[in-house]
Amino acid sequence: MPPAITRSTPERLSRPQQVAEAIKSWVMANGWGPGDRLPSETDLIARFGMAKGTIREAIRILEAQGLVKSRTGPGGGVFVHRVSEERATALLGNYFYFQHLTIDDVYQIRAVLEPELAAALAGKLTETQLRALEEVMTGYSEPARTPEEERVQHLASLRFHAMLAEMSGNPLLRFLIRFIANMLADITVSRKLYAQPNRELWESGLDYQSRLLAALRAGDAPLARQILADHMHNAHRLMRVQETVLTQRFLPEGEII
Amino acid sequence: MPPAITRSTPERLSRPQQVAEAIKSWVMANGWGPGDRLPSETDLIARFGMAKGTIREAIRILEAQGLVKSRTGPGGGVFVHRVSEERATALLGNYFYFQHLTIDDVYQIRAVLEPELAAALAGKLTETQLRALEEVMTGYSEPARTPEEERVQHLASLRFHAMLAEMSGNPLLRFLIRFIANMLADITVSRKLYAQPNRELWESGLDYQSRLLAALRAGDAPLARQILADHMHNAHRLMRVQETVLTQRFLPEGEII
DNA sequence: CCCAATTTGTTCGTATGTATC
DNA sequence: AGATACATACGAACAAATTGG
Repeated sequence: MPPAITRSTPERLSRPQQVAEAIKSWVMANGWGPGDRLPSETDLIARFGMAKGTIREAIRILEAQGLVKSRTGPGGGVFVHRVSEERATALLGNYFYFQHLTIDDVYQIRAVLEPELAAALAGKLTETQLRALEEVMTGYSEPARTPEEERVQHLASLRFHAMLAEMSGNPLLRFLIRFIANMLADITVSRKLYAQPNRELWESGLDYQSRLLAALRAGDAPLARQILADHMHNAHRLMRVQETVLTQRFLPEGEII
Repeated sequence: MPPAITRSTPERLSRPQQVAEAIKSWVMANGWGPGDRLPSETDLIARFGMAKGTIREAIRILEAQGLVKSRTGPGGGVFVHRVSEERATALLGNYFYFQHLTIDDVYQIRAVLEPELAAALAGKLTETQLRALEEVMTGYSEPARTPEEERVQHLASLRFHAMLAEMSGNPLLRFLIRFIANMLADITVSRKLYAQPNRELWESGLDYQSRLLAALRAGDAPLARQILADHMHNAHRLMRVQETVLTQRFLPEGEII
């Protein structure tokens, strides 16, 4: 049975919002998880005693939060869904769309998270994983000659960081690093940062990555940390001269590094 | 004019989702910001050539993401809204509800972010801000005698960290620290962590906070960083013995430290 | 390939609630 | 108090998608 809903202006939520919250806590109370099916629309209409439109709006609210997915047809219905990283990234991105973030702000965080990640991974990666990282590196074995090549290389380097994060056993660290990498990638797309090829950035980038891989393979955590700390310092310095304020956009979800 | 919508199975989004995305990019394209009013429901129905229900579901999607708010009555309508920290916290919390986070995971992040924050704030706080922090400290000038007192003190200490974050000029750092503090606060509420009063935690907590305030006042960034690093190490150790896996719940939005 | 059943998706007309003037 | 301009909610009908026979 769904939690009762006080119909007489309980706080200030619209009915669909109340229904959405009620369903949410109902799901939690019953211990339902990803893949489990919610009662059908018709059922919900009956249980909550509300019109179809109201119930549908409630479902849409949950869907927008990434908590459920619905399918039509027999065997269809509304299903509890694990919030995807893409959805979480998009939703959090909406928040920062309205915040005034600077390059300094972002790099202040990167400068502590990335070295921490590197240190945590040292000696923990399989040979397969290390190979995969080397693979990405080959994407910029040549210095960029055009702004477009530069942009592509920068995105590849961000993908390198995202892959590294993917290998972390810490879901929080993983999400944060990937989220930040996505924000930065988004900027290069929308603002054409790096208008001119920057040979210095390329050289330092390639160099640090090979040294990092060596340190990771050797299991030298302090060295891995130091390498990434230096690199972040360098990348920060090089980015700062080009732009100080990040312009953001709404992320339509889906495009993720 | 709103962006045209391809009606014949464009990707796989339901129509309300398409409309929501269309409105979103329409708002961006027009440079609308918080407070600006979207066209009325009737207008949107006409512009998009869709039924009321569809439009309403689209609005609900945007509302769930925290991007718009709607008011009834004359002068009412749907307004662009800056995504609130509460909303962003709740939405991101939904993501981690499905992730398996351990105390170690959370403290790995805290251990680098909190010291960074402290270092950044050293010498930057006004006397008023320092006083406000001292105010919160008085909430635990006495060691807790009951589990309930212990819980309250722990929440007060988390609020101390949240306040500190609030004073940071870095919106990203601010959000992350407050988000994590909220997750931890949520745990003490839902799982009654700290069942037994822990005198050691209290003593070390009170001690580090007064030393931290002194360092902040003196503008000694390295010292502030070190103090918080030590404290995080200590807090981590003390928490680890009590619980290893965090159980989470959906955050109904609103209750934030 | 088509048909039937099931479930969500969409439409429209109408009525109600709410805040402003 | 009443008129107005909005969003909000209801209900019934119809459309589309998916699955299985």
